[in-house]
Amino acid sequence: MLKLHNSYTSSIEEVDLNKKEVKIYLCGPTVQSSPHLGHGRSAVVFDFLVRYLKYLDYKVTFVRNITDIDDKIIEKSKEEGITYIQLGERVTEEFGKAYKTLNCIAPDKEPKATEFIPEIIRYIEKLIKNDFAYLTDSGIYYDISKYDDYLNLSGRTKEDVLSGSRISLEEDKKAPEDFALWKFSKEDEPSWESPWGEGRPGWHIECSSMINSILGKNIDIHCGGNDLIFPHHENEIAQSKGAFPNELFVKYWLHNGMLNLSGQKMSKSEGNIKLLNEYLDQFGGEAVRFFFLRSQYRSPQEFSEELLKESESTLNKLIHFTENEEAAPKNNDLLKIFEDSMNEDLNTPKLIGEIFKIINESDDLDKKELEDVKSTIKYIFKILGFNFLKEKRQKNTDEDLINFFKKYEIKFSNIDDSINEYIAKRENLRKKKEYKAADEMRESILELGISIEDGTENGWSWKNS
RNA sequence: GGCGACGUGGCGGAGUGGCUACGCAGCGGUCUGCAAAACCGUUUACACGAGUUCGAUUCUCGUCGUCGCCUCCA
Repeated sequence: MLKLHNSYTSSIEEVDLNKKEVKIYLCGPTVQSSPHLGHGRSAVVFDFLVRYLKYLDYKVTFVRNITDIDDKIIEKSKEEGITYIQLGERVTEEFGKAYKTLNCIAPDKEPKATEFIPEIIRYIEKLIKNDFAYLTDSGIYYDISKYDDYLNLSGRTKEDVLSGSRISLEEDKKAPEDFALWKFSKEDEPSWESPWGEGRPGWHIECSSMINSILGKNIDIHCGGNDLIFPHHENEIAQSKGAFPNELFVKYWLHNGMLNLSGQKMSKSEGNIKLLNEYLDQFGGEAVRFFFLRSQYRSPQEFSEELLKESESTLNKLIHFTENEEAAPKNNDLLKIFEDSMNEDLNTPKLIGEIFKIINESDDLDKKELEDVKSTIKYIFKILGFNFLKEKRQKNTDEDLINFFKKYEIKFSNIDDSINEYIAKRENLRKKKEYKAADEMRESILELGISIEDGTENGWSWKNS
């Protein structure tokens, strides 16, 4: 029985979902700057969830949005001297590349805020009609005083929120906790026609509106980073309850923990971000994905390059162990371990531990049993989105390679042939017991990031650093 | 200040009222011309104080500390 932590009740609940239709919405990025590792974590851990639900035979409809209009995007694009569209497209592309490299299942729909302006306007009209919103000189605002259950998700009171220091009183809102649904545009700002005047949507309205337009009034699971609980998700709830007072809106709220750097949250405002695509280039998607598997999704997770290297080593051990076996569900004990761990609010670190315990105990198994263990482990990781392929990362230009091999009188055509020829030359030296020259060749090719290993099957591999 | 989470070996990270994961690193070994890889073996822990209990790392209370949110955030 799958159990998940529901932020709304602050407890782990047995999920009760219709197998034929599970609607999941994940708050995706605001495309103002390049993805950092924290974005990667959110995408990957909820990809584990989607894949696991599919494994359990749930029919999942998965939506992940892109917020492509917002104050920060406007600000940032002005700084760079490009349009908000250009900035948004560039960053969206970077996110897309990262999702793909991390092997995250593509969402069934990936809506952008700017593609849903008419729907957003209709949603605001509904809120006005239901008397949850009001018009001022600067825009349309949500009237929090009309919604009694505000802040149930974060477990705060309005007084708590008001004591916060960053609250802005300068706008012409009725109450400081009211938030913008529609902002009238200033000069040189992107804007859309609306019944109330030219402007753009507020930050929270696009999620409520897109969920409603694509998935309907109610969804099963709403996910996002735990830094979105307040105000973003509180405001989404307020909007949805204002527009559809008799609907539940979201059955289970799931929030992932933040990624820390030296104990501090990684975020744009802290300026301690590590760019996702840099690490994906360096370590490959599988190692980064495995890094996220090592921590339970709700816990804060410590990041460092060392830990990423560690993940790579551990992953390689698994790849090596299951090498030459096809992924297949053959060992029921392992499948039970898998399901039991995942059912416990996606306890992926426990799963890894249990799998290694089995590996360590696999000495006494006979050949068939061992093969079954290997295929089942490979199968489990396949479900979790791992392909267990040895990744080859080439970071050298052809010119580097041509020049390098020229020194050894090898014509460079492709990397595999050239290295094989190189290794053959070196083997010759070793046969003649000219070890000094052979060792030099092994040393020398390290500059290409290639290490030669005697006595292993492939004989060579790419190194990271 | 308010609300919440947490404190486990060198690092990361599970879990449990008694049998004390797991990974990485370290150390010792096998193999090797050497090195690497691989494989085998192995050291180190439950923030502090009190209580409950036959027994507490696990439950309760207190202390200290860390982190997150408090209208930018995944």
